[in-house]
Amino acid sequence: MPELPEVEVVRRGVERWAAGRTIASVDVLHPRAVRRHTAGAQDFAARLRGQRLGPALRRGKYLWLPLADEAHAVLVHLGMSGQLLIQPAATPDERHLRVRITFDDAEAGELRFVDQRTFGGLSLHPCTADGLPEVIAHIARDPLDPEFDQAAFHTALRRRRTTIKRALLDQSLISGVGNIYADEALWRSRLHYDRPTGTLTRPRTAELLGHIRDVMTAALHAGGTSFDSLYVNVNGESGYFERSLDAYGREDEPCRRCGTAMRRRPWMNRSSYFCPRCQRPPRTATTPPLTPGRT
DNA sequence: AAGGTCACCTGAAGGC
DNA sequence: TGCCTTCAGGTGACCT
Repeated sequence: MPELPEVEVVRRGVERWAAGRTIASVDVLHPRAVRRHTAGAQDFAARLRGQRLGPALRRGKYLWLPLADEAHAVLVHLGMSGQLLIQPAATPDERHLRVRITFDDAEAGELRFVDQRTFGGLSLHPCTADGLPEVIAHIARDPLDPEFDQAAFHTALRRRRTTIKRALLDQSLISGVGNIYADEALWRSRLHYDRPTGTLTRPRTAELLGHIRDVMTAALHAGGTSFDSLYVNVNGESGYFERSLDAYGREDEPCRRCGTAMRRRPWMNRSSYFCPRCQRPPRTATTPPLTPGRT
């Protein structure tokens, strides 16, 4: 569920409340929550005990807590419904509590991973020389990263034979963008989701990236987008960017630019929201006919 | 071999 | 009331 802005809100909260603290115990209540830790739940818990956490880092939708004393990090992905909460030990367990991490300064609260759908999870991994967990080395930098390579992104788009929204959701091309902010950025750019990436000019790519950065920055300042209680910050509070969405979830509502009724289309087992007037479909949605006589 | 589909989960909401 | 279907913010294994 959470995309870059929501994960960044969580990263900041975890950094404030958990960085610098030493782990006293790890309790895995659901094995699926640590399935990416291939050595298993016992190993995960045992290796974290006694470790001090460093400042939280993030790339795209992944966040990780480096261990202060060795080149490993606790990698966190929230999936569709994951939450990291800082709770007083006395707080009753949440219904979908999956992992509990306590610290030696217990009075400052414990770190809880709560996840209804169990698409998210925690795992411990070695890091590369630049501090990135090795298992996410294939993820591209995200658009808020100062080292994001805009020229390489444009080249990759031109080379790809796919459509623009698919490309935006491909974390190996650009990370951190999900269904909501893809639709928002495409609406701002007046681009249809089925536009072939090969047709984008360098200025159009630059404009699109500018809108992605703008909408994500604005969402971050609003504390993220919360449709329900499934996305909250580490203190359990919702973000309020939903009221600022221009496209996502606005089927049949007037386009904020031209007043035309917004549309929703089934797309890759989910939905795409767009304005049929501002975001015209590409002229040929289908493949152009082959030249006759060729094999 | 790049591109596209589907499975992985739980729960809420709406139709009948 | 309750059963059934559909849908949900993500990822990656597995097809072609």
